[in-house]
Amino acid sequence: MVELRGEGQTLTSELAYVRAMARELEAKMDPDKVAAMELCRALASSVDRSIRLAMSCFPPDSQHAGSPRGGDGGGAGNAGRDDATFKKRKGMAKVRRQVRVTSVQDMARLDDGLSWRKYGQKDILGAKYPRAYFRCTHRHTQGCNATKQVQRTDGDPLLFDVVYIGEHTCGQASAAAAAQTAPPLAGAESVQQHAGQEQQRQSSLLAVETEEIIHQGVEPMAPFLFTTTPADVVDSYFPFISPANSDCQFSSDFSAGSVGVDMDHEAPFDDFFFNHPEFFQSEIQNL
DNA sequence: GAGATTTGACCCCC
DNA sequence: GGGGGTCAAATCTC
Repeated sequence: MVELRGEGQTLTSELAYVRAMARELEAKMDPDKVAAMELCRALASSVDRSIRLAMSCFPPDSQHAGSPRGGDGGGAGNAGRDDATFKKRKGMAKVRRQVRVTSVQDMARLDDGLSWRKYGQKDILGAKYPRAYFRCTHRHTQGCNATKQVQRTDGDPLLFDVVYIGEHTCGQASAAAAAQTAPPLAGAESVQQHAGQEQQRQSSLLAVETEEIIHQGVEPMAPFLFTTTPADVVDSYFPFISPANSDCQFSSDFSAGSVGVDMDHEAPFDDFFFNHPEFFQSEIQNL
């Protein structure tokens, strides 16, 4: 049963991704090609229905079927360690987001306005990219046990898995709730609307296009869709990786038409993202 | 000097 | 025994 539930969540995640891509494709489509646009819309709504079906078949009643600690937990016999640490893994609410990052300000969305402290990074078997582990900065001062894991997906270098485990019990709790229920966008319409406001977005660095499905206690995914960022903006945010002085190159040839990261220079990009969460924190605060 | 990050090591579960 | 999650000392940054 656990396996089925896990498959359901994977299926839901995949479908959500497909839906996001369909909407993005629609947004990029030539408006004159009515038939193609209709097809994209039909595809998106069909996937929508599929997601609902998947979720009804695999109700999200389990906290975290995908948890590697899905067994009977641990803790007993964990001499010299915090027993609670292992026991808590078992029943913690787990929320997964998948975040597509295609521009600098997009990466700000990877953060959630909360204070996280990185406490570890591991290479995951079979994964191209390491997984970074963060916990609430107030873990010790306020006993907040919220943690999150961030890992770049194998298939799409611009897509990040962000898994939240546990809830904030610190003063950030309300902020966390707000962040995790960030206003979802409707999809293609909103994509197009935002596309038309490109200039305004470039000046404000605020606008992002998001679509999000958040379920407490399950692992839905929520692709964030973004658009391009001008080179000068990239420069201002990443002077050390932008083409101007650099060893990291941004390009605009990503399939979604967004700013991508040259695969040859992903390491600095990764390093920055994983090693400077505080950067995104400040970006969020500036919004 | 305080706080954050890095990274090797440890521990539990499968 | 291996993989994943966490700890904690060393190191870094401001």
